[in-house]
Amino acid sequence: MKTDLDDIDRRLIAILQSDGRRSFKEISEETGIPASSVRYRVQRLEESGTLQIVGVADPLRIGFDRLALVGLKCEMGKARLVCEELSKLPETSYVVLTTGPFDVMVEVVCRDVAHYTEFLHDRLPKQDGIIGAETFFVLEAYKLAYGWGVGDTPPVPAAEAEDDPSGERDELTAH
Amino acid sequence: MKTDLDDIDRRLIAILQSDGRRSFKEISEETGIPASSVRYRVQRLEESGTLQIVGVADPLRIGFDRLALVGLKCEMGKARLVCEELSKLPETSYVVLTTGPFDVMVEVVCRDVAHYTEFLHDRLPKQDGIIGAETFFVLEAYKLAYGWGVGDTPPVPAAEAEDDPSGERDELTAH
DNA sequence: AATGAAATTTAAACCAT
DNA sequence: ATGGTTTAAATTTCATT
Repeated sequence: MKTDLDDIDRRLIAILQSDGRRSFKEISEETGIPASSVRYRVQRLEESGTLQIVGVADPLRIGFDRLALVGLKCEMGKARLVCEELSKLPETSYVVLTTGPFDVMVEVVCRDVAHYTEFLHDRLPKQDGIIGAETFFVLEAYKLAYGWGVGDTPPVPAAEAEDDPSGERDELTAH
Repeated sequence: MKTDLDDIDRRLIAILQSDGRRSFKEISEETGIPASSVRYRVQRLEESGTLQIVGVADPLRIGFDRLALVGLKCEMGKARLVCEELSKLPETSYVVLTTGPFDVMVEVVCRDVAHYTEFLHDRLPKQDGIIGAETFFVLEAYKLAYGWGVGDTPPVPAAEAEDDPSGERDELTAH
């Protein structure tokens, strides 16, 4: 079930990437696909895990001021275990297994530096398999894209999809 | 307009983080807030840029097999420029200014290795201010969270919010 | 700014192809 | 898997506090 999407699926995903609440009827009119088929396909995409429609909150505006990327070096053969376990923690928002100097890269979202300190010095050391950690604090976030584009369709950075009449923008949405 | 959210806003965000299409009426019943008020507040959260409701597609299932994290070292004083420019590229999905050995960390989403090679060797060298790049290919993604939790509410990892009756999961959703 | 009630639109369930 | 139809439900608009 890896990549058996057709062009219709891709169009639906592209539309929903820019506005997750657009009505199926509007999508139907936009694409020429019957509304019932739109719903059927979106439902399938969601059930298969291909697409999720979610609210994304700007961490800087909701009291989570400290983002950090952490590069981890792991004991041989333990990196996957580390990924699995760290994924379970509420502080992690991104956990990937990588090539290169680090075996695992993690994004950690914390309320403040004390929260991060606790994570780094209390929680991480309890995890079996981690040899070392290097912290990259995020000073400013320039782009956080929640969609990755579909096939030939260029990604629609959600933050930029609708214009901002107020002109107010913070570190996350424009620089 | 940084963080003037009240508890109601936080509850609304928490609910929408797990299901961006939940009806305002359901949310109303769940929270006891009138449906029209739910709508009013969600609208405000969206307009202020605090919340976005978007479809998020699993890159591994839509033909973007190559994710990479790239650490960049920049010339003194050029890191912000680099961030701004790289944010404009369709291949980048994450661009942040960091402390530590790298000045900038970027997530790049590509169709294949050739696409990434083109990015690294054709596109990046054209960008003023970059001294060096180190690539961390993402072998497996264990957690991609699209919400960051709100205040005391623990984040609701969207991928885990609804159970998966099929039991089928790939590298992105469970390990 | 927040709510309630009305009119309108949309979604869900169903069925046929 | 698609497309159409009906019924139930949700959204939007607007008036009110």
